[in-house]
Amino acid sequence: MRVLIVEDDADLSRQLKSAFKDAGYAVDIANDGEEGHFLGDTEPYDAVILDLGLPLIDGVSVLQKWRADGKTFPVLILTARDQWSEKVAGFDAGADDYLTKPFHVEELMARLRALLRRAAGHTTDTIELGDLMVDNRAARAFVDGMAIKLTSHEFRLLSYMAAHKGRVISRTELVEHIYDQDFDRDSNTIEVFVGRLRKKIGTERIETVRGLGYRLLDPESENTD
Amino acid sequence: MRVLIVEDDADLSRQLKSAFKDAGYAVDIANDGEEGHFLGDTEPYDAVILDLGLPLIDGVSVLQKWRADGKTFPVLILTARDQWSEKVAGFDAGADDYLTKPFHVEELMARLRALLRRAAGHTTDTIELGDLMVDNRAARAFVDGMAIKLTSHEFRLLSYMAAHKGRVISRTELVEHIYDQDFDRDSNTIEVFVGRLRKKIGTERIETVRGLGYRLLDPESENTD
DNA sequence: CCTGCCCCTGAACGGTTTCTGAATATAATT
DNA sequence: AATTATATTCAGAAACCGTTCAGGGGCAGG
Repeated sequence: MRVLIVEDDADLSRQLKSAFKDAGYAVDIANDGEEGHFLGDTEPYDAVILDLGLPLIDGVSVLQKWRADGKTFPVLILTARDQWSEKVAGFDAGADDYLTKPFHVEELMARLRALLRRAAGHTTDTIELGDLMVDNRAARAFVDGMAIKLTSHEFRLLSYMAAHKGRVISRTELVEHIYDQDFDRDSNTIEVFVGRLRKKIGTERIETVRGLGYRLLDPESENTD
Repeated sequence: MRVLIVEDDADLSRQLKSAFKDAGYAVDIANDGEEGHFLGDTEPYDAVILDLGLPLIDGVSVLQKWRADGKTFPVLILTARDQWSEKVAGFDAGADDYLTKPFHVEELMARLRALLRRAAGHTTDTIELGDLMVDNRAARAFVDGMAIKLTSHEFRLLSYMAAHKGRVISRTELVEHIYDQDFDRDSNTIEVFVGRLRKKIGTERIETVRGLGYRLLDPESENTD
C-alpha cells in the first residue's frame, strides 16, 4: 500500500512518515498544495492524507481537482479544531474521512486502515468469455460491448452457464438451477431457451454435447484442435 | 435510502429521526444494543448510526457481531467526548466513521452522505445521468437544469435508483430501501411510483426488466442496440 | 380545533410480453 | 436407413406490468 501525505508542518509529516513506514506502508510527502496535487495526479496512491490549510493551493481545491480528474483514491483530510464548516466543505469536495488536529497517531492509523479496507471491498460481478460479457450485478449481457436484450429466464440460463463456463451442464442441472422447486419438467423448455439464447449471442458459443447437455465455450481456455 | 439509528437517548433519536426523514431517508430506531443488533441483522440498511454507550449490549460488541456475520453496511459510531481509545476500538471492530457528542446534526448529515456516497462508489452528492441530475444533498432533481417537483417517496425512489444506476433493482429491494419497517408490501405501490416518476422525468429513463425489476439508464454508459 | 389539500395506498382492469408444451423439422449416431 | 437426440416454430396460457381511481391519512393554514 502506498500513501501520500500532504502536510506543510515538517515536524508532523516526518513523524507521520516514520509511523506509517513502521506500519508497513510506502509513504510520499508533499509540503504544499501544488506539489501534493501533482503527485496525486501522477502516482497511483492507495490513499491520501490531506491537510486543508496549505501553502500555494488550499486542500479543498486540491481535492476538487483530483475528483474532477476522476481520481478515486480515498482521501482523509486534516483540519484545525472547531472548523466544522470547513470539514463539511471538504466532504462535499469528495473527502472520505477527516481528523481534527491535534490527534493521536494511533487514531489516524485506525482510520486509514478503515479506508483501505473499504476501498478493497471491490468484487467484480462480471464474467467475460471472449467478446461476450455477463454482468450479474446489472443483469445484462454484452457482445462486443453492445448490450443484448434478454428476458429474465434467458439471462438466468446464461448466467448459470457463465458461472460454469467450459463445463458440460446437463439439462437437469439447468432446470434445477434456473427454476425454483416445483417445476414439471417433461417439456423441452430448456431446448427452447438455449435456442433463443443462441439466436441472441451467437449459435457457436453454446456447444451441444449429445446425450449430456450443453457447454458454454470460453475462448480463453480452449485448446481445441 | 434506509438508515438505522441505535441510540438510547430518546430525545436525541427522535430529533434525528425527524431530521433524517426530512432529508428523504427511511429511518428505523433501536433503543438498546439488543434491538439494534437484531434489526441490523435482519433488515437491509444502507447505513447505520450507532451509539457506543448502550444498554444491554454495548455498541462495539454489536458492531463486531454484525461484521462477523458479514454485514457490510457503513457504520458511523457516536461517542462521548475524549473517549478516543473507544473510537479506535470501534474502528477496529469495523466502523467507517465516528462523531463525538455533542455534534451538529448538519455535520452528522454530511458524514452520512459521505458514507452513502462512498458505498455507492461516488465522490459527490449529485449524480448525473445525461441531462437528469439528482442532488441528494438538497433532495431535488433537475432535468435540463429545470427543477422537478417530486414528492418525498418519488425522490427516495429516484435517489436509490440513481445510487445504483445502470443496475437492475428488484421491487423487493426498492420496497426495503425506501420504506421503513412496518410496510405491508402486498400492493403495487412501486409500480405506481415508477409510473409517476416516469411521467415527471421521462418514460424512457427507467427501463422495465420484466420479471426482475427496474433499471435507471445511464446515458454515459449505454451502448445499447 | 377544524378544514382543505396533497400525497400515499391498495385494488381493479386491460394490454403486452414471456413462458410453456406440443408438433414438426433437422441433425447425429449406429 | 433407422433410431434417437436436439432444434425450431408456434399458439394458447399465464404472468407481469401500466394505468387509473377512490378512499384515507397527515400536515399546514386558518
